[in-house]
Amino acid sequence: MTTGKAPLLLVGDESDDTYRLQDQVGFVLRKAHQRHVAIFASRIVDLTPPQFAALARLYEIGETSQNQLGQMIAMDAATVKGVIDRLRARGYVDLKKHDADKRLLLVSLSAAGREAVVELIARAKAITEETLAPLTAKEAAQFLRLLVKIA
Amino acid sequence: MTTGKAPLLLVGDESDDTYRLQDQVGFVLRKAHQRHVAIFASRIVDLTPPQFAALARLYEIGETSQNQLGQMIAMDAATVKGVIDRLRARGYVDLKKHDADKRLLLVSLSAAGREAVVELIARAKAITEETLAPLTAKEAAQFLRLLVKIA
DNA sequence: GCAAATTCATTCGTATGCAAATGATATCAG
DNA sequence: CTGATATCATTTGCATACGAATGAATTTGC
Repeated sequence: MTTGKAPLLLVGDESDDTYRLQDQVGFVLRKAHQRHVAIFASRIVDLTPPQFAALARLYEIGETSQNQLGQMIAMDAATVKGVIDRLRARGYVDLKKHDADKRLLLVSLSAAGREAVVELIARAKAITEETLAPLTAKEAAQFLRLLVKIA
Repeated sequence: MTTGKAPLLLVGDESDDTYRLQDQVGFVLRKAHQRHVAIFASRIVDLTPPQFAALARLYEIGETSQNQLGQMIAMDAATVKGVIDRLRARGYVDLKKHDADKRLLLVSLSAAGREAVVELIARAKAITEETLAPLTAKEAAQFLRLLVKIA
């Protein structure tokens, strides 16, 4: 018995007056996320996960507006702006105004951006693997299924 | 069939050249964390999850040094300092220097802090429940078990 | 066709989160 | 006892992340 924890708490058990931070989803979710980011940083040094997410999504779908890209990668308008600004400063994305709708700022991968993505995707797969390494293949599939439900 | 997705990818399948951002653990982990934070914010308006984590941990263990508290709630020294500063500004924690070891900054709950924690724990339980609401009780237990392994 | 509502991008303020550097203190090796 | 190491707290710089406010442009309702 490596995990000699206290009796399992049923999810709906409100009457229990115990509350252990380490057992709460939110706390563990935050730690898991931190671990993943650390793994990411060790394998992709020059980009952050949100920056890579933007590149990967642009690679999948081509050109979009800044806001729409944000929705697709779960970033609000303020956040996506900063991410795109930094990617632009590195020459990974091109920006231009939409002809018809002058509110829209269209974002697309530059040649350098496309090149970078192709090279990075291999590493991204390794990052996914290392993050899931504590689980068996079966557990990983199960985990991902439930995680998607939670997200 | 509501989820008519592409064929499942085995975890170790490196040869496949598909890469869908939405299927990667890191991306979904980030979204799940975001959803949790949003639920937290809707139920506890005046504190952030890290701030509550600090209070809850202090409630469990009593007085500790700032750095040690940080380790217990997975925050580095720089981060925990900001969190404790803000809790102190609200009068939720007391700080004092250690007598013997003058490097240590001891942190403990104030009376107001203890009072707040007791009241907040009930809401924190509701937050955990709402976060796990998309899962059945069985799934939630399974999910938590795997999440702990990942974290 | 025009006022009202909506959408898009931007900016500001606040709060994590981490790396790296720094100064003060404590411990360790010889 | 003392020089080398280690630990603790702090500070700075950078990158998410979100709420709220703003101005420009578009769409809707009537």
